[in-house]
Amino acid sequence: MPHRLSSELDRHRQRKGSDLDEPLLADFRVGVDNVIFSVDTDLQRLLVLLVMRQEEPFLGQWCLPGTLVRNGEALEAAADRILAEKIRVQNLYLEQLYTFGGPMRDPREAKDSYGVRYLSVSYFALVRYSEAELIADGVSGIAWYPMNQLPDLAFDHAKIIQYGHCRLRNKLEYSPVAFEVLPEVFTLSDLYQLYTTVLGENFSDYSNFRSRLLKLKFLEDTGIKASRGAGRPASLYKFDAEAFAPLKDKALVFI
Amino acid sequence: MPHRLSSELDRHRQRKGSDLDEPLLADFRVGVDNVIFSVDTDLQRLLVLLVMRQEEPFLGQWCLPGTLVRNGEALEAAADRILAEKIRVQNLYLEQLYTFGGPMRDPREAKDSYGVRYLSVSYFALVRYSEAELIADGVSGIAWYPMNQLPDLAFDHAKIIQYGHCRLRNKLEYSPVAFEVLPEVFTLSDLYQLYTTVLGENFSDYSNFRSRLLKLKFLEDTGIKASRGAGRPASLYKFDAEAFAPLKDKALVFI
DNA sequence: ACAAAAGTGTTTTTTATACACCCATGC
DNA sequence: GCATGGGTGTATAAAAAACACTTTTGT
Repeated sequence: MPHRLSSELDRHRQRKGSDLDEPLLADFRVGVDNVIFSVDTDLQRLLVLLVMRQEEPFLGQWCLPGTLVRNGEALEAAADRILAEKIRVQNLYLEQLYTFGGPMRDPREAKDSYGVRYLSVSYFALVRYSEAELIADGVSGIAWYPMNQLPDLAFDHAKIIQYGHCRLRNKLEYSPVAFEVLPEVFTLSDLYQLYTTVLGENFSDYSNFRSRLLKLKFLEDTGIKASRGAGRPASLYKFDAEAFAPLKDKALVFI
Repeated sequence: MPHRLSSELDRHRQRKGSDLDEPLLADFRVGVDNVIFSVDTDLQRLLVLLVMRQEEPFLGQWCLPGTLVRNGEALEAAADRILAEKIRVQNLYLEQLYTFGGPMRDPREAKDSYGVRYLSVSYFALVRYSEAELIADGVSGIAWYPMNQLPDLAFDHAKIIQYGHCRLRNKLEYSPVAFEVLPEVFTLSDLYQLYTTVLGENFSDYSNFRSRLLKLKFLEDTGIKASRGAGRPASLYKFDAEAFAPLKDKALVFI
């Protein structure tokens, strides 16, 4: 936030490019990068959405879908915009992740060195895999990558993804994000598989997971049964947001 | 992060100030604002450091200590710099909080409207009250304000403080930040008082708090006793960082 | 009939909560 | 000696973890 005299700001503008020893204020381009996660429960894979860079620097390398922020556009609006450009979804969860803004994180800073800095406000998103439709514009590459098979990434995007992965794991444990990714109705095994896919096999036993969740009373049994191949058909449940509301601020554990 | 063609960037620069319907990239001033907390255990008060604004806008109003980011300066370095300008401390805890970047959060955006946006990357800090020495430069006001008696604040700084307060409460519960604020050696009541001051009276019973903490085995009893007025003298403990290290990633609860 | 998946229950261990009580010091 | 704050222990309740077992389907 600004606390400098506006006269100093003016001096800064005049002197731009000069090499005085007095430190100058940096000029920023602010970008937004989305770490968009999805879970393929069938293949038990945690996926991240990547796009292929169409220009320099890092032309031809994979990176996170991002954009520069426009005039009059809120940060989250920019995150929404780039997301909507790449993917069609009905439901999504989106929140700010972290701001990466060290100098030299973008090679353009060095090259044309107008003193322009590139700052990235990263966002974390979770979308429903089954209903997520990728928008391929014919030219640019776009694909889901499994978290354990990420390619080389442009900029510091590998770091951003790691950060997002941490957040996802934590979110799962103490907040109901899972229900943003699951279909309207789902079986408890669906839910369990989602958790194991993200947190790993050994986070909890199925039957304990099950009883813990049901004791919280915000999963409503629709009574409808879903038969998937062999085995006993499972009850379809739905998340009851109203029943969850009073628990919102409590430190509850889903694991 | 930048994904636009550099040619578009050039067009943007030429057209700056024109009113075409095509959306233009925003030019950003990036500031850093610190929410610096401290705990006065004697008076049982949670404090925030505020400074008086010396210029327009909001001249004469209290706000968070902040600064604009300089050329070649990392965000956290800017946060460190402004902190060091206002306060002398040996120990501190500093981490990024959130980035506030909606349009019109700074009145200067509207007034001189070069399309310049003011973005604030906020940082969260915790300092030891007893050893924190405020730097008064004679002109500018600077003061600790109790969280429950905050004055009117410039910009959206009240919101930023609320956000920081949430973070502080959460941090206390699952991470050892408390030991950053306490002196090298401290009594368990000191620690307990710190927790009650931040979290409120009814978070836990003293004796349970005590045994829970001691069971974690990272508080070392120095054997030295501290007598403070009446009552039995208390043992002085010190935080053992090595003993804590293996617990670092575990989801442990301090409350 | 039997394998596969869903769902229930039981036992053991650990942790949380609410207290009651003893200890060491200053006045 | 007694108020004051420090420190220990115990009894009860609740939660986590491990695992055995029953139920309902497809083949």
